Amino acid sequence: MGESGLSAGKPTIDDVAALSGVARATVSRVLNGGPNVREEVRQRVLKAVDKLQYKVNMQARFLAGGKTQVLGLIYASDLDSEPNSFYHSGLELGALRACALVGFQLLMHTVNQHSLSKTSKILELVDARRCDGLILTPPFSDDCDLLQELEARNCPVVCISPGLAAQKMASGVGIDDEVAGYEMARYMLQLGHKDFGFIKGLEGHLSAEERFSGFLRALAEAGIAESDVIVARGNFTFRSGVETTAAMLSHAKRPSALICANDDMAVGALFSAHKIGLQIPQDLSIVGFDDTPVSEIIWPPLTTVNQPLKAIGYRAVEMIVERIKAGKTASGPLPLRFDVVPHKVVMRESASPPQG
Amino acid sequence: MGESGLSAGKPTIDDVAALSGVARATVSRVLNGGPNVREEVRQRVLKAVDKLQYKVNMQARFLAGGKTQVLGLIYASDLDSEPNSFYHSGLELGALRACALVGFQLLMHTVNQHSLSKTSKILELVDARRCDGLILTPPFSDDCDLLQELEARNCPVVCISPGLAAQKMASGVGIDDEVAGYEMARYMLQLGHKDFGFIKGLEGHLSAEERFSGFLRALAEAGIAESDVIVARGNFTFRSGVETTAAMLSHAKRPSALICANDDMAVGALFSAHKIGLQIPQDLSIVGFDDTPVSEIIWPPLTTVNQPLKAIGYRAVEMIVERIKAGKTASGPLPLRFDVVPHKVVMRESASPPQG
DNA sequence: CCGACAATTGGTAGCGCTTTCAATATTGCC
DNA sequence: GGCAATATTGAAAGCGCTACCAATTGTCGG
Repeated sequence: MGESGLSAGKPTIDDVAALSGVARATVSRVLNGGPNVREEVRQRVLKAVDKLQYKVNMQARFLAGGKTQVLGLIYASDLDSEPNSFYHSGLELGALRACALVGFQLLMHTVNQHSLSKTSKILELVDARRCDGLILTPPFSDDCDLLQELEARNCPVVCISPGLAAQKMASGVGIDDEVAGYEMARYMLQLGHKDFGFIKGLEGHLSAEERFSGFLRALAEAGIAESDVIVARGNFTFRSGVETTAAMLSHAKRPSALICANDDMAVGALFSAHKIGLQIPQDLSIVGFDDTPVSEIIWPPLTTVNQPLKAIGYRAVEMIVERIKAGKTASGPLPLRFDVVPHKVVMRESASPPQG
Repeated sequence: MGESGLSAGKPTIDDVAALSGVARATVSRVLNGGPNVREEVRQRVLKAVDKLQYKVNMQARFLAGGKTQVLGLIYASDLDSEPNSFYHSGLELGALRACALVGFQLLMHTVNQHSLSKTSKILELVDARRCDGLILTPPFSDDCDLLQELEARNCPVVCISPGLAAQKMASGVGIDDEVAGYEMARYMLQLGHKDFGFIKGLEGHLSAEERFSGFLRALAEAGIAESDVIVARGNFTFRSGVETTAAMLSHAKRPSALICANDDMAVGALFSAHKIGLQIPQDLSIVGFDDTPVSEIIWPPLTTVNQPLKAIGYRAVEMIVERIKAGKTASGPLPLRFDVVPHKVVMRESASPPQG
């Protein structure tokens, strides 16, 4: 009953060629916008494509072409570490948006960062030709061994918020955490604070360390030594914020400003402070980093620094596609670069001048 | 300098065949765990694979085999609707975990649910042979037109929380929202509440509607008519929660219990109530749905119902892989099914007996 | 020791598309 | 009008792997 006696199943390029009376190669040309095709022929082919409802089989196209048009986005999954779902979602959304624009697909992949086979799990993706490039999020964006292996395979990579060492091995995108820490400290200093508390995050988490050193730099400029600030270490969770803050506030010398390495801990701090009857921000200013959704929902709304996650994810895709294309034209490898996207201190109500 | 004079570039199956002195087909057999290979030969091939660091090119394997071992996870992205990042992250994490186990990859894809081409955008994924099956999240899991197209293409699909109509067209996973609403209402009733307020979500959002009807059913059983409850409609956001609540509380007859269709709005309600000096839960009990991270961080911690997102995502992958395999063995299509995973009312501190 | 039958292994035709490379058709210019 | 240069089109060689089928080898029972 069909229009023509073509083979069953999905139409292939040959079906289109047959129907439009040209060679397979010609169909391929019009499909790929190649030059040198008479307009009349192009139309004929297009009509056949339309009539047959033909769709190229990417699987085949890429086998022939040696590419996949797929980008891998790698992120860590330990325990059920929900804490970062906000972070990853943001990056992913941005990446997805950019992908849609440039015609790539996004393959998600979680890897247990403590697994011994973490590196091979990731390499497998590129060795098996499942993707053309990788976007690495922390902590993988700092894994120099991994980066080296990827480099050896000539696989385009873009790191999200890589550390200094990693920045020398691959391109990256992120905010300038040191400056963010610096600015936040400046803001608090300017409010009049002199007694600081700082809750650090997990050891080895580079962004957080950077924020801390930026913070220290601002303090140093204001003549405050590191030894004058009460620092504690949490693990980025709400609970750890609650606990470290409770301990810190029972201290003889209570700070007037408490800076937390991320919002979840800041919210925990808020919770702890409320519990012992402190008024925020009158009795204690508390600020965080990240601008998670909670931070503006909590009472009082949290002063924090916003990191444009979607923009970062978006930019990462742009950068990697650029590298992939460059690799194709073989016009020499693109120089490494690190794009810093602007962060923003968002002032809400959890910080005010001391004893305000 | 290499071990043997093999071709440059990535080793192919032929290189392995050559090195181990067997035919390509035999290598393929050992690679795929095929039967009928002498142990001695198998070892020889394996050794060659190892020596060459050979990795199968999935691209090629799947072209030949007609599959991709890739699952597409579709979700909506309107505006910058962050609200659901928690929801999607949970599903994704669960799906990813299951994928790792069954050897599939997860391709993420966002589609603007209001776009005219939304259906074709999704179909393109399967038409272009980029994935073997699709996991649809709301609202796509309710799009019967889409489901029909997919059905026509014989593409395995699993819907997350589909509505009744969709359940008749494809398999699905989710909690029983109606029962969840019913249970929550029962709980509040049992606490002694008689005056209810309900903030609904966006029109047409099935899960939310179901929750509402379950709620109504419990009330009816207790002799309370729908007309006795003050209902308002929000759009699932924090902001809409604060606004609708503000309006509702200025009402002459103020409810003693306020049920919100999701946590974000409940948190907004909490915010609004606090603002006008109400004590929660003494003056007003407020509950939500979803058990988002915020709900246990807020003060007072929110009573809500937990939906095991990761388990749902995980199950969705299991189901779809099952269908894909069934399709392969062509032992007749698998019967449709809807798996309900258990939800849980989590009682925290935002609800108590009235005037408690 | 021989034919029947099962266990192995090799040969090879695709999967559906891109990409030279050669063949043919046009066009421009003296 | 004739020849080189240019625009079009077709033929065929893969991309790397799977799967079907034929060929080869080995194993038994009589």
